[in-house]
Amino acid sequence: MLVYPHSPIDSMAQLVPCSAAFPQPLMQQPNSAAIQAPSTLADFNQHNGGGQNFLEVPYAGGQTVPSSPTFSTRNYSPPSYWSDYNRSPPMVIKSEPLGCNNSQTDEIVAASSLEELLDDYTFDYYNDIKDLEENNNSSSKPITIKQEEQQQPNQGHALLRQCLRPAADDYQQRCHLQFLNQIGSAIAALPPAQHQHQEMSIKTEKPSNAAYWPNGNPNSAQGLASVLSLVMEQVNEEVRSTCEILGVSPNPSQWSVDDVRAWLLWTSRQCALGPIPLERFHMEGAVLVALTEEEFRSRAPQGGDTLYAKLDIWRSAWNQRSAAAAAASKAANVSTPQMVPTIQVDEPCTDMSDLLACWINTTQDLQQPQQCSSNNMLSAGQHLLAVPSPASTSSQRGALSPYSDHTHSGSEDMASEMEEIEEEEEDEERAGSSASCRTGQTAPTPSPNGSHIHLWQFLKELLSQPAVHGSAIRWLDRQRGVFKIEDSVRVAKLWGKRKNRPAMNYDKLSRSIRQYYRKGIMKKTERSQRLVYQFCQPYAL
DNA sequence: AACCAGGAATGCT
DNA sequence: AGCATTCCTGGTT
Repeated sequence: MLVYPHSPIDSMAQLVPCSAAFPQPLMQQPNSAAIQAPSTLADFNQHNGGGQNFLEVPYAGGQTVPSSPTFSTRNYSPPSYWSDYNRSPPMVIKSEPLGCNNSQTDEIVAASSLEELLDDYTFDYYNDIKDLEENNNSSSKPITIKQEEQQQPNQGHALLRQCLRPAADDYQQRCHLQFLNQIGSAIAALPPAQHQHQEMSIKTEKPSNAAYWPNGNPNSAQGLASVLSLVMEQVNEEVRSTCEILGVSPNPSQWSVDDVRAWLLWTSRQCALGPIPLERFHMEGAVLVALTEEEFRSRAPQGGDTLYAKLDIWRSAWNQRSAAAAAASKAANVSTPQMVPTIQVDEPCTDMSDLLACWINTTQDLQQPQQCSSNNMLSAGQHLLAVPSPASTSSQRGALSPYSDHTHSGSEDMASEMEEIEEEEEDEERAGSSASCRTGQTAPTPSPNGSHIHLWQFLKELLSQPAVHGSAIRWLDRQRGVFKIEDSVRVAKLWGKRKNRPAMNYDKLSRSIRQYYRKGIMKKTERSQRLVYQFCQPYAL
């Protein structure tokens, strides 16, 4: 576990035994030793097997990669990187080195390259390690890495834990000590892959401030659910962002040979797996997903199991998306004309919320653990998928989180999402006018699916997707919770769409925001600026 | 004109 | 009851 000096996490580490907070595998990469970073891209390629099978990205202007003595092997989350309001969302679409033809080399949408992204991560790794080392030397802050390395209470789900880590960190800060134990216990309670039918138990502690919890008391399963759904959201966000970076489909089965290669490279780099014998993975995605874990290991003795686990997460995420899309489609078919469900494509994907529901079921009813006691979370989710029940699924989803109270089409490629957003907006406009005609003087009845989310949660949801909504709303000072609505009309439209309120406008939306002043959810900014608002601290995190 | 601020009534869950 | 919506008046940029 990397404990950051001078951070809230550090102070918590002094209070909570790290093994209780997070099991070791969550924080530690399989190959945890810091390795020498290549100073140039050519070095990197050579370092990883001579270049022909590895990434060859022409660095802008022939520059070399900024030199860093070391970079840690810790997985870095692209979403957290993107959420920095100062940076343009990196959107690298299949540039030439990933196996495309020359005509595609100009398909870089934003001013960033895959290699630049990797280097930014590398730079951050370097700073992390440097800080760590400095504080180790000064011994002013206790670093608990050694202790953690010795304690490995649960080796299963290492990859999933890595994925959960960024969100967990967020909640460490948000909820201080208490939730750390909750998530840590929940993850610790995951049964190892080898142990089937092991019951999970999630220990909870009463939080110090219920206002942190969007869905009520975190001591309840529902409160935990709302938080865990965010964690799952993080997993999906990682998939989504990787799709954008690599320009691959979220469905691994659709990957081409080049897609497979790009994903392997990316994943091996992210997880610091070392050289991957790509020639042994010269196959399409459909073949790749059919490989067993043993085959992965045999083809890539170093990191094959990690790759398999990572791919398993992708596969499960995609299965969840498909199930969500099917459920949404089915719901649309049975709905009345007056109650047209809103199928949203521009909202965060909560595809793995069924996995979460599995956790929640466990906490709510330990008398029926069999539904969730399969050998691991992923298979648990697949188990749920095998029995698709739109009613139960939607009810579970609705209870999980305000972020997951909507349906999701989920069956589209990431590359076409933006187009669909625009199309949906047009549809929304048409639907709005027709709804007005339908309902006459009566205000439209909000869809139950979209009526539970709070405005402040919705705004944070938009803020968490700068790549999609950055032109409409963005952070000005994320730490202090200051954000600006750049396009008031669009934000109001999105809010109206979510709440199925076609008549929503910014005037009404801003009135709702102003209600938050009295409730302590938001506050007026120090310097009054138009369209600039600020979350109060607990809500800003 | 667009936005800000807040009171009041109303509807929904 | 709590929250959001709707409508309103008046002020500010």
